Amino acid sequence: MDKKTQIIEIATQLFSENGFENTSISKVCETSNVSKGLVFHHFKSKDELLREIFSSTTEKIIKMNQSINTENSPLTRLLELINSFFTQIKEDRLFFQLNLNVMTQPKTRELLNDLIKERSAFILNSVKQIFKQIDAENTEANSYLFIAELDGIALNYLGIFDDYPLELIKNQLIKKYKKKWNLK
Amino acid sequence: MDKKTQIIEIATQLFSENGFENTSISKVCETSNVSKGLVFHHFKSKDELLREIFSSTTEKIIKMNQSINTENSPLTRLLELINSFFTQIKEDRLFFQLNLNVMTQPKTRELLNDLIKERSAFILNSVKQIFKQIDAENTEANSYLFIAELDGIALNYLGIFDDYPLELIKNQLIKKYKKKWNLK
DNA sequence: TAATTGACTGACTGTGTAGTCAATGTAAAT
DNA sequence: ATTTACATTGACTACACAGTCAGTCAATTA
Repeated sequence: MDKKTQIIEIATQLFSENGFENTSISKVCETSNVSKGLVFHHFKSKDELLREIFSSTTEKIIKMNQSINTENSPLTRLLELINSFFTQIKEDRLFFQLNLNVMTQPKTRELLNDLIKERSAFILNSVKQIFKQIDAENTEANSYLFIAELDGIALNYLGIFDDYPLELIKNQLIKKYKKKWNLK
Repeated sequence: MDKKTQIIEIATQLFSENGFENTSISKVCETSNVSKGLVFHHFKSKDELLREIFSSTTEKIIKMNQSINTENSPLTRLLELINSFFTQIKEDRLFFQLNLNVMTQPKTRELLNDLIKERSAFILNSVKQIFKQIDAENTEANSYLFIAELDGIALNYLGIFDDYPLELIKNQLIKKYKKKWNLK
């Protein structure tokens, strides 16, 4: 594997596990068997390395979203979205951890401001499109509430409760939305 | 004001504004006109100072919760809870910021693990009690979902969207729960 | 073959950090 | 008046950190 990629992968892992502020570049070098000089040859600062990592996680999210077939009914798409969210959160825990971490840390939040804005606008828009097709009423507020629900679940699962009944909650959430819109 | 209290107040403010990891004790001293030695006289480490601060914010949350009159109907209490949450989040932004910050930062999350567990158990229990009285069905899952909703709103408001339509969302949330349980 | 480029190294620098400690100030108790 | 107990200071230590830089090495180009 080429060393630049290696730096990115190890840094992603360490930033996720220990937090950005608590991971020194020296630690990244040590873990990935690379000299300090090389890191600063490829990335002009530690901050810049984080930006590259965060940038590529945004692409990952966008791709995840685009994999949802637009020919299905909006309710099906919503359920697919919920499903893929729960699958992701379980399988790629660290990925979500890093995202929560940098978005709630004032310094990194500031550093990544433009990227976060871009990403959140994209997500909001995707959800709005689905909601608009299901139920034109209160599209805006319902979209925000839906996003808050998922984000809150991620936050509670990863950071707050340590025996979070994820399956139970997933089923209840699905039930809720099915009930809400199947009746109409 | 006595200097110990002063240290706590300034530290709370700076930790909230800039994050725990990004606030040095020197900065706290400088801002509160106190010597470094005094901070370590009153608190045996920077971590211990954070624990005291976090501990007292938990008490604040518990008091906030206890102020809700248990003689009212469960639906009224739920609406009161929602209302006080939205009032708090607007008026005491920094308080929520700090909480999000330390709970999503692996190092501080670890440090405060016992306190976080205690606090989250308390909150879950309070919500469960209300939900049990309104609707015995799926009490557990619905309580978790409700908490996720509020936490997600806080996260989105404070960390993700920077023009979050808080009022709109509050109204929609209230409408949703009223509709759900007034019909029965 | 000689020159150029870019990946790569690791010792080094300067700064900021948490935490210590011996000394001093202060006010109440004996 | 003397002791006791604690609040307070700021210079100090030891260390970890991000970032630099002079120089090595290997591959490509002229």
